Amino acid sequence: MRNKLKEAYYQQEDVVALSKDLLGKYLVTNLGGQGITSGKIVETEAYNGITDRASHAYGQRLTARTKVMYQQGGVAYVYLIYGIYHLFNIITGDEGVPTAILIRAIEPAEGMEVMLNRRQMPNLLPKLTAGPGVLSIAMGIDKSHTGTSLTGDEIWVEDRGLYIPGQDIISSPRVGVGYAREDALLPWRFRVAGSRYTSPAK
DNA sequence: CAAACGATTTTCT
DNA sequence: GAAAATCGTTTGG
Repeated sequence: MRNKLKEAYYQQEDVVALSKDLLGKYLVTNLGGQGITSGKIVETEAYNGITDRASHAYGQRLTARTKVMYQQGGVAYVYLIYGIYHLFNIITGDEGVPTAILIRAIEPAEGMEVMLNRRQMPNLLPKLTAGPGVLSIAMGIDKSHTGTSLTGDEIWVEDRGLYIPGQDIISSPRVGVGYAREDALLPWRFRVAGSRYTSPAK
């Protein structure tokens, strides 16, 4: 029995708290008739819309690309970066509040062969789903899924009763603290301690 | 209408 | 550890 997260879950206001709560949940896709693929979320990053300089919606910016971020929580936002990789985000908050959570890494759970096939890798290695760009490939997600509801039957998140205690959650600032500005000090990147599927701890 | 850039990953040195 | 790959979106003229 699937315990799919409901719309109300995504509409909480505190995107930072939500980012931490998503750790240990399972991201599931059922796309392209290739069967179910899923993985445990082990790394997330919060994007707090209008106050976050790194966010696409900083300063209430509204463009054709970012307008989906202003929808009410519970839809997918998939963005093509560097012309190569698709980044999967979860839109949160109420309508008009452009907060989002970037899923940075998962641990493969179901549909291993399908994911290996999508990534064209012969064996399971941590890098199969370690990183926002590659996990999208493994899960079969691309930018055509922007705006897809996370309460539908294509992409969703499950609660399997796994709880990650706060002491096992590592919050870190964004990369490049040395030459980044004050905005980079925001500790809004979260990962599960000890997982081999996240970026190595520093 | 044209130019620059980016929430990354891979590959080569 | 550093640099290239690559194209849609955004910004400027």
